[in-house]
Amino acid sequence: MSPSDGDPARPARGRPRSFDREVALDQAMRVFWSKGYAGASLGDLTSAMGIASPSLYAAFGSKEGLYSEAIHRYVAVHEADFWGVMSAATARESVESLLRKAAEAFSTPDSPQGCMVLQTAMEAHELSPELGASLCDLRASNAQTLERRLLKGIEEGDVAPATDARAVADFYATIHKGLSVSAKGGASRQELDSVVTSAMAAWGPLTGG
Amino acid sequence: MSPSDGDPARPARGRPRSFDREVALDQAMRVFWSKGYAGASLGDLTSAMGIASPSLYAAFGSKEGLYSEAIHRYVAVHEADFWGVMSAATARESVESLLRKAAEAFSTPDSPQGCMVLQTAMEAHELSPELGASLCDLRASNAQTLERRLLKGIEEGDVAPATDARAVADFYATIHKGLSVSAKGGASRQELDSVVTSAMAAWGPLTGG
DNA sequence: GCCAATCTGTATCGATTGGTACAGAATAGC
DNA sequence: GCTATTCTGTACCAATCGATACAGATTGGC
Repeated sequence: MSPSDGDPARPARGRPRSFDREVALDQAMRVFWSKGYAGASLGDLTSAMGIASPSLYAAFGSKEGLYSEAIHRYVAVHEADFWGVMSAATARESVESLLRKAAEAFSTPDSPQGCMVLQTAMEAHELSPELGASLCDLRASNAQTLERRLLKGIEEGDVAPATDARAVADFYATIHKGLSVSAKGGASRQELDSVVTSAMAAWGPLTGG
Repeated sequence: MSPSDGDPARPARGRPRSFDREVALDQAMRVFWSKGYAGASLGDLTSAMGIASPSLYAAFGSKEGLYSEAIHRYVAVHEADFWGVMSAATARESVESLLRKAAEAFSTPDSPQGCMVLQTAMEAHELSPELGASLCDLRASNAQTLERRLLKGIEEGDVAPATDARAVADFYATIHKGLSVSAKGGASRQELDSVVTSAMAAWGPLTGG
């Protein structure tokens, strides 16, 4: 592997890179986000990133390497919000805020619609087994985070002790996935928000209130 | 267009087709179902169908034509169940049965996982505008059917008159979408069924019971 | 038997795919 | 200035994509 493959460190000598690696990665992320891995051709990527293919390969190694970095950047950018929401006062507030944030983010016209991670479910068979498994874990992590927040709520007393945290987490994670699909299909923020409101109506019965 | 394009009618003369058009279409449906439109190459399709590409083009016109027929066959095969379920005694029974049937169908190892129609959301940009719009309508039709069933429930008295049928339908349609994504990710029937049970806990609050 | 019609299989088409060879340009160290 | 090193842009690679030309095979009608 060449010393520059994916290495963000500035080398001591040689012609400097003429583009901003993070900006280019952001552009690539948006292309993958809206078209998926297979749907995004190298031509789509290089034109969006403003560079030629040899520069892309020197900086990111391969199309799959670029995709992997784009996904991880997407997660890094959005997990800040995620953890902020999860530290709300009660589990119920955390879950509702998460879904409201998702409804807003999935439907904003400033970026592609839906969740970039959840949309990867269809293309696991086009990727290397390692990256496919990594994406599968990433998709499952939402439910795990929700479950941990619910268990914390039980500890802190704002959720009934008999609550099946796993089942409740799976339920709201399923809503999350459904919101992503609806958004990809063109649903408005109002429509998604209405679904969140409906989903929160289940909170009482589900947590034994 | 040649007289044989997509025409299932047996011509009066000429060498007869050496394969069963419906069987071949079923095989193609399974390939598209598991890999999506772009992910299914002609090689995948012809080898699964057991025919060479000229026979495919003579019988179905084009890859997109074959995909369109495969989707419509999928809908035709599954909508029988769908209508049966929708004619249950109460709206609640109809909705729950629909979701239970979906949970079972999405996770059965006998066929690809998840819903073939709902999985089309990511590939609208690879298809002709007409087929893309047709698939979008197909994806929206679940919510419309649920809404009609709820309105019938209000008429028949098993659903409270003040119920927001549109909102409740959108909620359960979102669960339906989420179940498809979870199944594609490998969720078991038990996991999906658990989510359905959780979702039905919202029925009372949502229908003002 | 013969012709018209239709399907099958091989072999291939041009376009596009992901990926790279190579020459020239730009930098740091000396 | 000179060399080593690294990036850029053109031009190109083999492989694969969806789709087809064509010759041979198989039928019904006459």
